[in-house]
Amino acid sequence: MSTTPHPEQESQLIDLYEHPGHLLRRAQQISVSIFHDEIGGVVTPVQYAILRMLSNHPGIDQVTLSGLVAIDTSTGATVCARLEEKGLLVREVIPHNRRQRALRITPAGEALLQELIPGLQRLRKRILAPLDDAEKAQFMLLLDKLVHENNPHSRAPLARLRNESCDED
Amino acid sequence: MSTTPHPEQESQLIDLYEHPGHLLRRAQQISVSIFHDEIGGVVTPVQYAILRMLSNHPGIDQVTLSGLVAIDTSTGATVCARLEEKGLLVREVIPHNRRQRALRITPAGEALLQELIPGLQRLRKRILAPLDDAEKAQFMLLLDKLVHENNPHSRAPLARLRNESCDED
DNA sequence: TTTTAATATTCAGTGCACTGAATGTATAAG
DNA sequence: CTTATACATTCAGTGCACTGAATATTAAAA
Repeated sequence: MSTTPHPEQESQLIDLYEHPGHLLRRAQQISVSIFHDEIGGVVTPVQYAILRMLSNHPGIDQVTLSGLVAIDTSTGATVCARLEEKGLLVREVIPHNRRQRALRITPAGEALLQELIPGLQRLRKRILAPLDDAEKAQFMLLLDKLVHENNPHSRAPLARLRNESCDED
Repeated sequence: MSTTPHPEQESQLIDLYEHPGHLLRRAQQISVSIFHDEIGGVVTPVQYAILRMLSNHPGIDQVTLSGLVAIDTSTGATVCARLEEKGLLVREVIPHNRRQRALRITPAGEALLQELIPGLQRLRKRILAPLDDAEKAQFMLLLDKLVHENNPHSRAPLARLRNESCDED
């Protein structure tokens, strides 16, 4: 800030702290920190997302589930494997299609989802705490717009099911 | 959406897609994807941040640099080691203080920073492309506020230098 | 039917991010 | 001077996320 070795190029350069990518990385970092603070070491954010989505779509395969949560299929497989080790879901081979595995959440998994509800509400509150009500709504709207319209640019885009509602697009 | 196994608890539950944490994870994911698309495989987003910050603060140690970029000191060490392998920075032991290492960007590192300027401008444009000018400004303002005020809650908070300007707070 | 293409999954390898612990060094307190 | 404390760095280990490739199975084309 005091020393500017390249004045003419410096004008084209955006300050690191004002890069959207840098701020998004830090926001996610903070979000994960608060998650672990509120939820504890039971499950991680992505593990929760997988479990939560599986609860609403019992019996689906790993690729479809990864698409619904918007993570890589390779990542999805490892996450599901860990959840299976913890006894929170089961992976059973489909008889008439041995390529894919049908996933099902266990009673322990369902019970965990119920337990986590208060922590998740605190999590949401704490993340958005710096903003007032109008700003919260505005921020979520813009963030959702950003993510939704940039979805195709992601390596692991969100892939909704055919029957799910999708107002615009 | 169609099947609601727990109607009374369901009302307390926020949809996964409306969780700020989930959207922030996806936004960061998209941001990284576009980064690799525009910058190529030369450096990663965090490696760029380290290199860029080091360029403005030559001779600082790893802990201070990690604080400026807001990453864990352990992570910072591994990132710097990789940048040293690529010849983009050097780590020299300080004679009068053998605890810490003074980091310096190499000419190759400086040259790389210059090369990346156009790609980073395209990156910023593409991330914010879904928003109009007013929304871009609003979003960056809210995101910055969110990150700044939640900074203490991060495991790896931003640690600015003493002489750096800091309007509020 | 045989070949081809598409798909689901898994594996090997890299990088970021964190936790917790260990090592060595410097400063402060006794 | 010796002990204690604080600090910088490194290492071992876990998890997410990705790339690229391999394997196996299904479906489609020849």
